[in-house]
Amino acid sequence: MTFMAKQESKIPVQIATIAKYENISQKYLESILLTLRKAGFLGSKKGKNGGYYLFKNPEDIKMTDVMRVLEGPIALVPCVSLNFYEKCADCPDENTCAVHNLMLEVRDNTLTIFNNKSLADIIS
Amino acid sequence: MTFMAKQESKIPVQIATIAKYENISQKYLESILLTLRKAGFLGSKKGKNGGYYLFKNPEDIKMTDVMRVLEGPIALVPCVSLNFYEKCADCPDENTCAVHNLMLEVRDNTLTIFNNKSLADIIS
DNA sequence: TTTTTATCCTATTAAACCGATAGGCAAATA
DNA sequence: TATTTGCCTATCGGTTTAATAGGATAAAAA
Repeated sequence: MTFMAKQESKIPVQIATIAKYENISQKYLESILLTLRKAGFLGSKKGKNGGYYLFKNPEDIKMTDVMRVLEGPIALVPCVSLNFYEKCADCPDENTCAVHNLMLEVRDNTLTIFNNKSLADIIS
Repeated sequence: MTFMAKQESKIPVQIATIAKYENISQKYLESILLTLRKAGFLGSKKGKNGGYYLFKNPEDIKMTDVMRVLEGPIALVPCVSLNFYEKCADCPDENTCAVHNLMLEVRDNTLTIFNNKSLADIIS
C-alpha cells in the first residue's frame, strides 16, 4: 500500500512490479493484495496494463483499519478486544481481573496511535 | 503472582491452592510458576508446608519484566524489539521503512504503560 | 476471434507456536 | 524414613500463518 501511495498517478501497479521492488515472493504478495482488495482498500484491473490501485486517498486510509485487516486484533488479549472479543475461559469476573484493566489501557493507547495515523502519514 | 501479592504474610503458597482458586490446571500452573521462579520473581520451598512466595515486594515488580518473561517481546514486530530484536528478512533499510517508525511509537507507548505499573498497582 | 497479459481463487503445504499434559526425580520436613 | 511438595524434561495436539501450486477468468491487443 505504501508503494501505491507513493505513485504520482493512480494508474494500476502490477503485482510483479511491487514484488520485485519490495523483495517479496510474487505469489505471497498476490494473496495479500487480494485480502486488501476484498477489505475495500484496493481496486484492481485485469489484463494488459492491469494491476492494483488505491481506492481512497492515502490521507483517508486509517492505519487502524489496515492493521485489523492484516494483523487481526489490536488488543493483546481477546477479552479486551473491540472487534474480536472473547471471554477468557475460566475467568469468573473481568471487572476483578487484575490484568484486564492493564490490557485495556494498552489497547486504548495503541488504538489512539493507529487512529491518528493515515497511510499518508507513514510514508512521509 | 497477584494471588501471592494479596497474601498478608510471606509464607509459601502451594500450587494446588492457587490452581484451585484461580481455576487453572495444576500441571499448567506448575509450569508457569517454574518459569517465574527461574526468572527471579518467585522463591520456592519444597516439602511439607512448601510452596511459592514472592521474592520482592509487589511494589518493586514492574509489569514490563513480568510481561517479557511470560509473553515474550512487547514489540509488535521483531525489528522494533529491544530484547528480542531481529532484522526483517528482506528489508533493505529500517530507516526508510514506513511501518518501522509507527511500530516504534506503539512499542514506546506500551512500554511506558508497563514500566509505570507494578504488581502492587494492578491488584488494587 | 485468437493470443497475450494480468488478476482471481481455492486448496494445500510446512513450520512455528503454545496451551496443556504425562510421568518420574529430588529435596525438605516431620 | 515416609510423606509431601516442588523440579524437570519430553511430548502431544490444536491453531495459526507464511508461502506455494495450479488453474480459472477477464480484459486488452493482435
